[in-house]
Formats: sequence, C-alpha cells, structure tokens
Amino acid sequence: MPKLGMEPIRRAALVKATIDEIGRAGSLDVTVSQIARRAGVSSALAHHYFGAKEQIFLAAMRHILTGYAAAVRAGLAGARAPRARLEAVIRASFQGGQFQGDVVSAWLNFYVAAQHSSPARRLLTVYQKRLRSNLLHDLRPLLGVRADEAAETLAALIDGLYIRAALGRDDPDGAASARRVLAALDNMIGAGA
Amino acid sequence: MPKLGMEPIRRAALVKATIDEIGRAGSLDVTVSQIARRAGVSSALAHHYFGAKEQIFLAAMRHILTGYAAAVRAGLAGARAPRARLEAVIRASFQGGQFQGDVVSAWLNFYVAAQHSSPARRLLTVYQKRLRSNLLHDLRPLLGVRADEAAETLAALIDGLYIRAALGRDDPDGAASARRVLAALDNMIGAGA
Amino acid sequence: MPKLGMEPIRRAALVKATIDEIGRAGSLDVTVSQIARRAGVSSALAHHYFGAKEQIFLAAMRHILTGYAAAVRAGLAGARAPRARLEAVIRASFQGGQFQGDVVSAWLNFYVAAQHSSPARRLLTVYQKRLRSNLLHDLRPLLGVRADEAAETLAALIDGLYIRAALGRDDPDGAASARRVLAALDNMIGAGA
Amino acid sequence: MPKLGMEPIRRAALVKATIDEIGRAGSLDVTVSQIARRAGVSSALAHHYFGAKEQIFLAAMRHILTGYAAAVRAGLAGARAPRARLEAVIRASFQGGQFQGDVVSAWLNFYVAAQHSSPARRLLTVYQKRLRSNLLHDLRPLLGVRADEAAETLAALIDGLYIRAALGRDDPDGAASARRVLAALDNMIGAGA
DNA sequence: AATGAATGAGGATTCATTCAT
DNA sequence: GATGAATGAATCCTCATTCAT
Repeated sequence: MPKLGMEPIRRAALVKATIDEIGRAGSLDVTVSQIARRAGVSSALAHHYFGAKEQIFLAAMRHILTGYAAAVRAGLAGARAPRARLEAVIRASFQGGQFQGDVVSAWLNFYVAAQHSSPARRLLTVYQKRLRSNLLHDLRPLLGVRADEAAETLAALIDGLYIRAALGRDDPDGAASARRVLAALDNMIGAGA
Repeated sequence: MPKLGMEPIRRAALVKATIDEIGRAGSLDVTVSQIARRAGVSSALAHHYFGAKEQIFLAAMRHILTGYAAAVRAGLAGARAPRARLEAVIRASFQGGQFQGDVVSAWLNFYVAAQHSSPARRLLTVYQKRLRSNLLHDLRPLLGVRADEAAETLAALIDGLYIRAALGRDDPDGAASARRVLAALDNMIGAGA
Repeated sequence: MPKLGMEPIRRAALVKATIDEIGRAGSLDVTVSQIARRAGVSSALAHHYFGAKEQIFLAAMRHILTGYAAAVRAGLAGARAPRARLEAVIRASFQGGQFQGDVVSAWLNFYVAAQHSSPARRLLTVYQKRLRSNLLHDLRPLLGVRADEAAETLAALIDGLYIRAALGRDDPDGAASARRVLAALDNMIGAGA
Repeated sequence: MPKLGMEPIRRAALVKATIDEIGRAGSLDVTVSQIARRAGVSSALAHHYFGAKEQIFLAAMRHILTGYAAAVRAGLAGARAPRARLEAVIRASFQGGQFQGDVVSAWLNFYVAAQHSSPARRLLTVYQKRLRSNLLHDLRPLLGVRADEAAETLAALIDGLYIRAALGRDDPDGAASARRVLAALDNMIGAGA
C-alpha cells in the first residue's frame, strides 16, 4: 500500500498557496512554481493534481466562493426579520474570512479573470446571482417595487468597497465597510417612508 | 527626408491601441507586439518612444484619467449649486468617453495594476483624491459632518458600478448607473433632513 | 495473499498494450502511462517488470518478430518444393497476425527505432538475416547466381509493401500484397528461363 | 534600414539543419534547440520564422520533396521513349541529392510522421501520386492493363529500398538500388512479351 | 524616423523514473 | 504484487528588449 490520501491535502495546500501568492503579487501573474513552492511541493505535482494552471486558479476561486457562501448561510441561520437578514448578508461579505488582504486581492483579480475566462465568469455569475437573490428576498417586503434598484445598488456598493479595500496596503476595515452598506440600506428604507 | 513631428502622432496611436487591446483581451496580458501591430507600427518603435512596456500602460492610464478630469471640469463649468455640482461630477463618470467597453475594462485592469505597480498606484490615488475632494466640496454644505462618510460611500458605489459594467458583455448603460448614484445621493440628503 | 504467477500475465498485457498504443499513436511517442493504463496497471508496475521504457518497446518488438517467425515456420511445415516454400515465406509476411493496422504501424516504427537503438537494430538484423536466408535457400535452386539479387529485391519489396500499408487508413489487404510479391518472384523465375 | 533579407537565408539554414539533425539522431526526436544551434541561431529565431516545431519539419519535408521533383524533371528532360523515361524516373530516386544518409533517414521519419500528422500525410500523398502517375504514363504503352499492378510494385520496391538504405550505417549504394528496380522493370516487360 | 533581426530569460507542461508502503 | 506520491530534467514556446542599419 502506498502512502494514501495525500490528494485532498495537497489540493488544499495548493489552493491556499494560490490565494496567498495572488495576494502577495497583487495579480494573477503568479507562476505555478511559486505556488507549488509555497505549498511545499514541486510544480510537477501541482500539474499532476490540477492539470493546468487555470484549473488551480478556478479551484482557488471556488474555494473563496464556497467560504463566502458558508459565511452567508451561517449569518442567516439566526436571523428572521428582513432587516436582520439583510444585515447578516451584508456583514458576511465583510467578515474575517472574506475581507482580508489576500482574499480581497484575489477577488479583484478574479473579476479581471472573469473578463476573459468563461469558467471564471460562470463562477462569478453564480455569486452575483446568489447575492442578488439574497438581497431581493428581504428587500421586497421592505421596499416593494423599489427592491430591484436597491439590490443593484447595494451589490455594486459591496463590490466597490472590495475594490477599494484591495488598494489599501493594510488589512481592510471590514466593520467600517459593513457600516457603510448598512447606512445606505437604512437610507433606502427611510426614504421609502 | 525624415518625417518630422511624428512622435506625438505615434504616441497617441499607441496609447489608443493599448486601451483597445486591453479591452479586447480583458486583461493586461497584452504583448507589445499586439499593441504595436494595432497601432500600425513595429514593436521596436513602441519601445523607442516609451522605453518599456510599463510606460505604455502608464501613458494609457494617464490618458484615461486626463479624459475623465476634462469631463468633470466640463460638467462643473455651468453648475453652481452643490446638488447640481454633485450631479455633474457623478454624471461625468458615466458619460460617453469614460463609460464604454474598452475604457471600463482598462479601468478595472488599472485597478489591478495599481496593486503591484507604484506608479500606477500613484496615478490612481490622484484620481481618488480628486474625486473625493470634488464630492466633499459640495457634500459639506449639504451634509455637514456626515459628508466624509457620504463621499466614501459614493466613491465606492461609482467604482462598484464600474466593476460590474466591466463584466457585462455589451457597452454598459451609463445613464442607469448615474441614476443609481444620484438616487443614493438623494437618499443621503433626504435622510439628513 | 499475494497473487502468484502474475508476472507473465502482466508482461503479456503490457506488450500487447504497447503494440496497440503504438498503432493508435502512429509513432513511438507513447508514454509509459498510456501503455500501463491500457494494460490496466499502474505505470510503476510497468517499470517494475521491464525496468525502463526501451525494454518495453524491445519486448514488443521481440513479440512481433516471434510471431512472424512462428508464422513462417508454420507455413513451411507443409511445403517441399522451392517455389512452394517461397510462397509460404512470402505469404507468412502478409498473413492475419502480422499484416494488420497496429502491427504494421509498430513495424514501421521499429524500423525507425533501429536507427538509433542498438538493441532494436540487432533484433531487426536478425529478422532480415533470417528472411534473407529463407529466401536464398529456395531461390538458389531456381535462379542460381541470380539468387542473391533476387532475395534482396524480394525483401525490399516486402518492406516497401509494409511501409505503404502503414500509411493506409484501413487494415491493409494482405492477399493483394502477397500476390504482388509472388508476381515479382514469378517474373524473376520466368526471366531466368 | 535594418539588416534585410535574412529570412530566406535563415529558413534555408534551418531546413538544412533539420535534415542533418534528423539524420544524426535517426528520428524526429530532435529538439528545436539542436536544430537552431546547428543552424547557428537561437531557438527563438527558429520559432520566429516557423512558428512551431511541426512547421520546421514540414518545411524540411517540402524541401526534400521539391528536390526530388526537380531531379525527376531533370531526368525526364532528355528522355523520349517509355523505357528511357521510366529509367530516368527510377534513377532520379537514387541519385546523389536524394539517396544519401541524412536524406534517406529523414524520408523514413517522414513516413512515420505521416501516420499522425495530417499535413505530413498530405505531402507524402502528393509525392506518391506523382510517382505513380509518372510510372503509369510510361508503363501503359509497355504493359497495357498490367501497368497499374506494375506501378504499385515498382513504387513499393523503391520505398523498400529506401527503408533498407536507412538502416545501413554508411551512405547507401544508389546505383545498385537503381539497378534492382530496373531489373524488376525489365522482368515485367519481358514477362509481358 | 523606423524596422527587421536576433536573443536571453522565463514559464507551462510533460514524463520517465523512484520510493515508501 | 502493486500503486499512489512525488520530482528532476527536459522541451516548446513566448516575449520584452536591444541593435544595426
């Protein structure tokens, strides 16, 4: 019997290393060797498990999106009222796991990748649809027909705060960002009165 | 006899070609040869005029920022009241010259470049500062101490709408985007009442 | 409990898989992994049994030559007269086992391998010597001193028909090929009259 | 004005180097770097002019076929009678330029390449058709309906002599090979009487 | 002013081979 | 007996950049 069960370990390590490297480089101009070295394996092994470089990137993207989805689910677990649920969704975007240097940088780069990579675009579209649907679900009871516009605006605002966070040198301030989105949300609700 | 005065023409053509190519590729993964070919010159000439590839990119970035600055200036020319001036600044971001496929794509890519290129970051910072100062100047009379927060939020919203526009396949709808930012602005003003 | 006696089975499977893969690829550019996969084992096992890739190829070559030798022996079993024996030798080259897509393709590739691999060359030389000696043995009584020339020509003709068969897309027509060689043979005999 | 007109020179040198290297290696397992080094240029330049490795090989193949076609044309120039023309065609195959170590080795390898490369197959098909048509044109007056069979056999014989020449260590004996084909031809003619 | 020629450096990818289990 | 794990070495190919003309 050979050494068994390394595959999931290596894959996870490589995905983690990919996000770290993208964060460090601030771009997708990262070599497979750099990723592999950081993961402590040879570049050949990275290819062995992922096939091609793009697959590594996509796996990293999927990893981030999965983490985000889990954060949203967790946040929604205890929330019932629309306003509370919206706050949960918004806060999830700016929480620990998601809103830190490397991950935010990776996000921004995935946005770029989505412009020329169909699979990347598909993944991003899934995220966008889910966010939109989450927001709409609880905006409707509060805003009625204005919910659609509001969802678009809030989603754009979240993305905008991400992009700006990516430019900051230090780890971004998630609490402040969440506060801003919530303020915009409350403005919308208030304006409807 | 040598052709005189070609330099500005060539430079402009190369800058234009750079933006076009970035738009086409959806990333900065564009070769000097591709840019040169599109500009109708040899890649050697591109180097002759710009020195290195990064300089070409920076020139393109500068070109876009200059165009944006001009649009803002033009918009502000006829506006006096704070609300009118804010609308002018916001509309400038989503007007013809700025808010079209290639240019938006270039923008997004420059955001990425700013993460690892100091000169690019500097250029982007200039833009951000100017936008912030423009917004603040007219938000203060309307919102007082809440102006800072409002400026941050509006700026992020503008960026967010750009990023989302970059993902759309067709030329983005500038009017709709501007409307959203203005709605957010009016919500802020209304909430302050 | 360890399976006993697997070795010959695995070796045979790998040899068979090698010939099939060479036929499929139309060249020796076949990886050990491909061969192993087709044989239903790991590439490590292929190395375990054969040591190195070249050994696998040589074993495949030996397998083909052995099969050919057996076909010749079988053909000669019932033949007595020189002309009949020659026909048997010639037909053996174009019979079922030898003259089919994969095998012919492998043959051609072994000719190439013989140009840079000494062991391959040695194997091929054995085949050539044996064919030559077979032909000569029965050409001498019929053609006397012209037998040497005739043997060379017939051997070359056989090889030439193989090479041309290798290029055809479908399984080659062994009967037609044999007929051509026999016609050439009869022309030689006839010319001697 | 840059240094001009190097392209055809480099291309020719690379084609020549390719044939030499294939001859030396006895296979197509030749790296672009080896070819380039022998041609006295960088491997990058080889790619610059030919794009990809396969194109270099195809150019070499084309070069050989062109040389062969020229030799045939030259041989046919002075020949009128069918038998004389056939002799010219046959001799052309075994003359200086065509029938020497490297070139013959390259030939054999091109036969292999034709098994998996469509463009290579196409080139080889052109050669085969031309040879067949050349032979048929002059065999018909001599052999009538038997001309087709004869052409096939002669073509196969020529190929067979090539393949065997490729295995010999020294430069092959073209005169002897030609003599053999001519003898086969005369046997055919004689048998028809 | 402009470009064809040329290359060094670097990166993705493949693969035979080894090894521990 | 058998294999998953792992890698070093190679190879194709790309590209920014330089230079002579």
